[in-house]
Amino acid sequence: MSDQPTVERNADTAPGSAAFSPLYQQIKALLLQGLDRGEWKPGEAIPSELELAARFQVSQGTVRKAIDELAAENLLLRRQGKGTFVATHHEAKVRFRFLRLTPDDAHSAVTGSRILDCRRMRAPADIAALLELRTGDTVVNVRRLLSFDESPTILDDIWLPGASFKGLTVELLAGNRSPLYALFESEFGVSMVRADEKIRAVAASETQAELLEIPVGHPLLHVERVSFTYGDRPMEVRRGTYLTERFHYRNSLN
Amino acid sequence: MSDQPTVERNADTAPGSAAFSPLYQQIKALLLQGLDRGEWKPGEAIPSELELAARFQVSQGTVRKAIDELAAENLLLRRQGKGTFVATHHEAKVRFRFLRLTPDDAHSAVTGSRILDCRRMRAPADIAALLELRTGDTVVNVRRLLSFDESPTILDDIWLPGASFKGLTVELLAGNRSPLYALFESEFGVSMVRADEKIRAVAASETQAELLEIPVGHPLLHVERVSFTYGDRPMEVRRGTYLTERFHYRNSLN
DNA sequence: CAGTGGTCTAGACCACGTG
DNA sequence: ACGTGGTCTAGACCACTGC
Repeated sequence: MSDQPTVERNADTAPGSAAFSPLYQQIKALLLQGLDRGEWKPGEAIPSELELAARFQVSQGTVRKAIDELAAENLLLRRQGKGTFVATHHEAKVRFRFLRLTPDDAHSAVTGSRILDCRRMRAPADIAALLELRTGDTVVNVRRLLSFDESPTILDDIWLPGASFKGLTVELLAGNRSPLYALFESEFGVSMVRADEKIRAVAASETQAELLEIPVGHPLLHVERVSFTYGDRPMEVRRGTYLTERFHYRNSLN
Repeated sequence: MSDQPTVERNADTAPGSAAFSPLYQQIKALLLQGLDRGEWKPGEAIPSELELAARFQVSQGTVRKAIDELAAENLLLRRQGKGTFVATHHEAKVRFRFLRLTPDDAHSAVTGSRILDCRRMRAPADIAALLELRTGDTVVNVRRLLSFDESPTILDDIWLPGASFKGLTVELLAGNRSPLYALFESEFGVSMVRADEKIRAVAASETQAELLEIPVGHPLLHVERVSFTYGDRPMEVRRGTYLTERFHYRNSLN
C-alpha cells in the first residue's frame, strides 16, 4: 500500500476554468487503472469501500460514487454483505450482454462450436484500422461455426491483435468449453468490457451457404462488432453471420 | 400541494421480512405517478429537489437518489443551474435513442415520409397479445414509407391501441414534420419511454419489393418493436423493414 | 445575486452474508 | 458478532444559469 496517488482537490481552480475533475471521477480513474493493470482479477473482490477511502484519503461516500459508476457500466458488481467484485465473462449474466441471438421459443438450445480455422497473418487495411493497428501488423484470424440443436446457425469471422494473443491455437480453441470472452480473460488477460455493432441484412455467399446449409442468396443477419477493453482500446473485430429463421437478435432501447 | 403521500419508513419491518422498499424507491414511484398523470409535461421542469424534499418530508439526498435513477432511465433530464426536466421526443438526443438506422458514411440525409395507409380496425390476435388488448379491440394501423436522399429505405407497419389514439388520421400524419413519437406526445399525451426489439433478416415480399424498389427476395432487416409508456404499458407495435445497403442498424453492448 | 443541480463529508442505522 | 454494501440524514461548499 505504498501508493498515495495524487488527487487534486480543485481548491485553486479558477471559477470557470477549463479542466475541472470531481474527486470521485479521479477515484474512478484510479480504480480503472487498477483494473487495467490487473491489480484485481476478474471474479475477485476489490478492497472494501472503507479501505479504499483510507487509501485514497477521501470519504467513503466519494469512493461509493466512483464505484457506483463503474458498477453502472458493468465493470464492477456489487454484492451486499459480501463486497464489490470485478465483472467476469464466466457468468451467465455478463455472457448474455454480448450474446444477443435468442431462440424464438424459449427452449434451452444445445450448443456446439466447430473451429474452422485459426491462423496468424498480416492485418488487412480495414481490420487494422478498426483495431487501431498498422496495416501489416500481425493479427490472429479465427473462423468458427456455432450450432444450436445440431443445426448450424452462426458463422463467426474473428480478428484479434497478434501481440495480445500469442499462443492462441486451434487446439486451445477446440478444447475450450466456455464462451470465447471467458477464455480471452483467463488465458490472455484480456477483458472485453463494451462493444459497438453494425447490423445489416445480406445475401448468403457460396461459402456461407454451404456452411450454414442454406441456398445461396438466403437472407442472413450480418453483425460487425468491435469489442473494447478497459480504456476503450479495441481488442477484437468480429463479423458474425446469423441464420434468423428460428432465432432473433434481441435489443432494448432505453 | 394538498398531497402528503404516505411514505413508509420501514421502521417496524421485521428483519428478513419479505416486502421492503427503500424510501427513495417510494419517492421514485411517486414521481413516476406524477409523470404518468401528466402533472409535469414533457419538456417542462419538475419542482426543485428542495421543494420535492419538503413535499415528501424526506431529505434532499433521498429525492436526489430517486431522480438519479429516473435520469439514468432517461425519463428525466438534469441540467445544472436550470432544473430537472421531463424528457421529450422533441429533442435530437432522445430521437436517436429510438432511430437506430444510420448512414454508412456520416452524411446528412434528406428525409421524406409518405403515409401509405391509416385505418382503424379490429386487432389481429398477435397484435392484441403484444399490446395487451383483447382480440377484436380497436387498433389503428399505419403504414408509411421513409426515404433518405430520395431513395425509399424504411417501410413501417405500425399498430396502436385505438382507445388512446382517437383522432389519428392520414391528414394529421401527412401534415406532421416531427418524429412520430413527438406527435404522439403532443397530440395524444402518450410518451414512449422504452422499447424491445426483435431483429431478423428476411427476403423481400412482392409488396415490399415494389415499394422499396428492389427485386423480390432481396435481403431486408426486419425489426419488430414493442414500445412502452410509463409503467411498462405497451402502446405501440412497429414492424419495420429496412434496406441496409447504404445504412446500418447501430447498437452498443455495455 | 439568488436559485438550481453537483460535490464532498461525517455519522447513524439497516440489510445481508458468513462465521 | 462482525464486516460488507445500502439507506438516510444534515450541512457546507462549488459550478452553472439567468435575472
